[in-house]
Amino acid sequence: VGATIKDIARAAKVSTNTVSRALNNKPDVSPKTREKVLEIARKLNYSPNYLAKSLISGQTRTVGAIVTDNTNPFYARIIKGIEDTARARGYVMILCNSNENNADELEAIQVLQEKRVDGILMTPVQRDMRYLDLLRRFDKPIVFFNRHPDDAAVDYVINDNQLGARLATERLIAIGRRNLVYLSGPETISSVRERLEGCRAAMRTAGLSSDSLRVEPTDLMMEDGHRVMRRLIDAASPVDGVLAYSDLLAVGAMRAILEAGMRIPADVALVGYDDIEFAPMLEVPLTTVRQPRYRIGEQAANLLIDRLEGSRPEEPVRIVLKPELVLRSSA
Amino acid sequence: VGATIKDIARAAKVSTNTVSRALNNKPDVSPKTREKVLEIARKLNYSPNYLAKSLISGQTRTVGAIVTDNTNPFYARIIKGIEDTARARGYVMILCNSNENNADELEAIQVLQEKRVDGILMTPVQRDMRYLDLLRRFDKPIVFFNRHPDDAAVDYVINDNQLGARLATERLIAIGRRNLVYLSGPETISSVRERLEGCRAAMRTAGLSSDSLRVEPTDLMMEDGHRVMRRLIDAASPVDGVLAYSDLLAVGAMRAILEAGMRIPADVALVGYDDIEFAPMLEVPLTTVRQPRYRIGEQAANLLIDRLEGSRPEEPVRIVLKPELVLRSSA
DNA sequence: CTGTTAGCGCTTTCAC
DNA sequence: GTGAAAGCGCTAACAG
Repeated sequence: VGATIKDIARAAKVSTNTVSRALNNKPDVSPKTREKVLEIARKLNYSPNYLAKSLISGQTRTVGAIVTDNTNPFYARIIKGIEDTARARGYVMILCNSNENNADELEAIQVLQEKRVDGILMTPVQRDMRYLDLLRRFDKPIVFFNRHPDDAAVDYVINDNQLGARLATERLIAIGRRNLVYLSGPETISSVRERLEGCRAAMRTAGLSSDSLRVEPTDLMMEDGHRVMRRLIDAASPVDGVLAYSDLLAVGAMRAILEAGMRIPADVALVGYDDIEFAPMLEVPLTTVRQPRYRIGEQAANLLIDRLEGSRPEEPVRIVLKPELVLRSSA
Repeated sequence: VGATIKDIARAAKVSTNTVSRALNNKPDVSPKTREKVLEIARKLNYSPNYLAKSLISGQTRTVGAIVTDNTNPFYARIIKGIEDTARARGYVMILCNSNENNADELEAIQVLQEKRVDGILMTPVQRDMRYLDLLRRFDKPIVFFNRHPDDAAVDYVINDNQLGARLATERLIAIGRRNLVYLSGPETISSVRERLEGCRAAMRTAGLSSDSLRVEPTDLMMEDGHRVMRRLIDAASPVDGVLAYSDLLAVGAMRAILEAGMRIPADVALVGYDDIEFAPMLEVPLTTVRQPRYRIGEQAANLLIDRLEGSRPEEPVRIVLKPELVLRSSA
């Protein structure tokens, strides 16, 4: 266990240098010596010490991924996309959760930096914007996904949130709903804002006044959706259509609606966003906007690694994937 | 960006060695110099190069986690448990999926080994047993979770599969079901076998012959559950109670049953295993055996790190957590 | 208290 | 083709 090139060199009666070159398929090694070295390496069960290599090359072939919650099926699928493609390209992924919380996010960035990852893939929390400072000090490539700082010139891959929200809203309008609620997240989050815009755009082109839309900011857990929806019902607010920022929020809302004895979609229609695996299996199969989740992870990872390997132009790359409305029972 | 102790040494007019000791809070440094070094380090935005440290210490403060599928809510929660506790203890987690597939698993072990992780946490695929060879060659601590090699003297944390399956089966029997099906996974998997035993035990104590139990081995994806259940229905097999190896399988089975126009639990009662987040939200809220998923991850990580830090006895540690039957509508 | 020397495992000049 | 020497950033002896 733990043979080094030194051991091989000794056994083969050559210099460590020659061993190194033989092992790395460099030229300037005679076939015979190469053969011998390889042979001995195998016999000694040699495995190169990548720490040493990394110390020299400055590359770890490791990427960091920061998501808000790996437990959210939406992120789980993206993570899978990242992991698959990273590994296929010879990289490994360190996974961190930010828990929708600035402090944890900052710490994660710090830790990844210390671990000398070659680059970072992340969905920023965006409750406050301090992460931008930390990131500025991080001199390696970063690719954002889902959410992105809107001023900076950065790489990111998102889905077309405006389009997605527009499709969803149009559906609600098409089935005759006029008292709409957008179950929104914190408006510091780019995707939250973008979806709101899409929603408003749809209302405008339908000739509906902005009074017909009620924006209910909340947090992003299932419970938050439940709580807010319940409050709306308790207050007897006139609501016949709900657009939730995410499927998770939608599931929470669905529970609240059903618990109150109302019917979906008869009394209130509900559309989610993301199309998580369980959307079709819910008590009321959920109409929702499908994001290509795996592909988001895949493309983000490919973009980052392309950058690392220099096969991308200088300018920031922005990939915007097309979402798609999936009709089921809830709207 | 990228200041080294050499830079600090130069600026502070001391040796690198002194800098090192000042930075690491070693004794034998005068308060004044320590002060000065720290000051300069801060000014230079110094961040230690852990690659270099690791090269010397042989420790990376990195653990590897191998799961079959991070997308499965069951594993997602375990991963979260691992990540939280690892990070709290100053470790970082590299995540790999084995995709229920021997080759990917072997590759993952290999890669983690090359990356010099300090230890590995894993759910073995257990389709074939080659992983044991690779693991034998891995001279660092390993903690298994969920599934475990049953011969070897290894650390693991699981839930009491026999007990869980017994509780589930007893429930089915208690509500009068006599034609039971165990929607099983490959029997090379330890937990699959253990649950089968629990199931059989329950039948024995109820005085039911083994003819009353039909074991349907399948694979572990939702689709597999769907397919097998459908086949049973199409063949008009007399089935009035189903115990699924996992909630995922149960969801697939539920779809098949409902699609066939049968009622749950009236026509066939269904109980799952795991209690994933969505179990209560399904079309028919799922009765299932709850595993303490987060705690499995947490305990596994703690056990591994304890080992790494030498605070565990030599003998293998086996942690068996208690499952619990959660009654909902499906059985 | 502080500096010098050596070395972790590997690669990279640069002679020979 | 091959080897000797130097160095990646850091720590661990040991002298002084």
